[in-house]
Amino acid sequence: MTRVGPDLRMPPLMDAAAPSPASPVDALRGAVNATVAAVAGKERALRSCPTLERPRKAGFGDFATNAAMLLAPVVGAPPRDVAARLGEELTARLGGALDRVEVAGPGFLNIFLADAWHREALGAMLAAGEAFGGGGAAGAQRIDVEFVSANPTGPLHVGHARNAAYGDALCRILAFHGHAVEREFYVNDFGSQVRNLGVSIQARARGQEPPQDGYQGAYVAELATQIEGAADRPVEEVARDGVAAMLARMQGTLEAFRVHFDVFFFERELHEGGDALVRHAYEELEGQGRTYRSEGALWLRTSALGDDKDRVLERSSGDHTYFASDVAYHQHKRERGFDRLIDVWGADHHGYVARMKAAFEALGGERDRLELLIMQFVHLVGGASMSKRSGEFVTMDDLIADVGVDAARWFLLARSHDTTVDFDLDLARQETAENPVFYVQYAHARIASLLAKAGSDAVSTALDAPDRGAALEGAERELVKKLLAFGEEVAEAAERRAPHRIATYALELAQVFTAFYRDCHVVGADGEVEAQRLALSVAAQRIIARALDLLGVEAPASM
RNA sequence: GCGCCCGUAGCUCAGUGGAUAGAGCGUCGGUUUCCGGAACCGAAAGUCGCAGGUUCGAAUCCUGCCGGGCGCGCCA
Repeated sequence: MTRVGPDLRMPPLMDAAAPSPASPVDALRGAVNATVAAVAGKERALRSCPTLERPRKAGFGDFATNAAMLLAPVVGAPPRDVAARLGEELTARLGGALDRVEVAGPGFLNIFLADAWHREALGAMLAAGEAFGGGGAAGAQRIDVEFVSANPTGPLHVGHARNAAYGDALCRILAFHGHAVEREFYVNDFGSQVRNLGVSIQARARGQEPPQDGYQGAYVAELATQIEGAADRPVEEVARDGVAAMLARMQGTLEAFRVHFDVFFFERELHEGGDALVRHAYEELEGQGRTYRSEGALWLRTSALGDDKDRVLERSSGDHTYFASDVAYHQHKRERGFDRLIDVWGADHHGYVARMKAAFEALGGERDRLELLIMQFVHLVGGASMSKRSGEFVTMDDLIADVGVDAARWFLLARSHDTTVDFDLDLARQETAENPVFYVQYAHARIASLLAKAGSDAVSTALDAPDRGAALEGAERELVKKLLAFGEEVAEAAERRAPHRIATYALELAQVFTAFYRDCHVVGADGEVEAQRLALSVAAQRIIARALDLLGVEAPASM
């Protein structure tokens, strides 16, 4: 195992000793829960678990709760009557923060908050500073995220790019949420494919064609010229140098893509010292009574743990299967003391999920502590000008050169990992508002420009006292609410392993900011109003920047 | 045959129990003495694959079908 960079756990972004104050939304939720408890009794309140929603339609209030509909059968009263009682109680609790409540539809209680609440919320967001929206994890965990793990026998292609973007963004989000994350790359530098690479390089070095089942790509010929004595040295050495060269090349590509791994784990290490780590895993499995011998091979009884059939670990020839390496590798990860292991795999590996989960359990692991996330495929469309040699994948380097890192990451991250991506290269190349990533970045740059125009004195004065008591326009209230939602979006994205939610949120936030920018003139507005709007702009800029950072996309001050 | 993923507007996709289902692209029509027009506004556009079920309430949960993608080695 090779550590790259400082041998340290990534520190949580937030100071765990200084819990961030409850967000304004949490406070509101607390008030609603207390209201429910007052009306229906504590026990019933706990069981009902009412929602605090953000209604789609402005007419349905800033927030809404379904508490009355949940309580109605318990209390034995019509939902709308219950809602009315809840409304009275909530009105008393919220005081000046509340504008009004309305009972609507089948029994929703719609909550309309006063300007004062929005202004206080803005102040709370600014006070939280860079930490706003983060640190929400219920319990900080040590999480290992293994991703990319491409075979070092060929260049990275667009599928790896998606895996890299996803794994890295997930790590950024988990870390911001409050976990300690380790980024890990598993290097398959052992076995027949590596030897095959050596054979292929050697053939090229000797001016011959690689064998039919060898590696045919142009990169093999390049390696043949780079590796000294490739024609004559033992094929194992050539293979080893070939792997090292490929790995270096991959790392260069990944770093350019803003993906940095903390750990590279080499499969070869599992087999050092007479397969010590593999044997160690076998002992664990035997100790748990999970293995048996049949037809001269060593089998793992995965079928007892949800797999279709049992799997071979050690072939009758005495060789270990690839699966055996995976099992030993995961045992090693277990012993490194993580609370949770996440593997990000390509869709072509989904057939291995059941056996890996079974093996993990057979090793004595808790089934839920290993997560196997499957990335669906990437389909490039509109790439007419994207040169590619026939018969070869479009490489990750090609993609980056074509559309740039920001657009590539955005387009690969904007979709849920379990749906295929149709990557629109023509759209990704555009530098206009039709391109979502450009649109979000443009909003950020526009704020930077606006703040520069106002001047740093005016901005810092505004931040000293963001709540000026000035009345708010509708667009300002909408912007405050959208900004407030950031913490919940981060939590959802982290807990559901769904970075695409951050992309969706960032685009929506940019749209809401743009509406504010259109409706509310900032610079030169009447004194107190200008200060309040500057403060709001700063909050918007910070959160757009943070959202983009979680995706690994830059937030330029000008463009 | 079995397993996993997907099926929502013309296209690409958000939306894992709430109200009249949303966004981007595309199409059509508008906007410039104004903080970034590299922009902005508006309109048309849907049988949420189909059929049952659970629920006060279903795109969402359950069952069965249909369609598409992928996978089912003592390969790695």
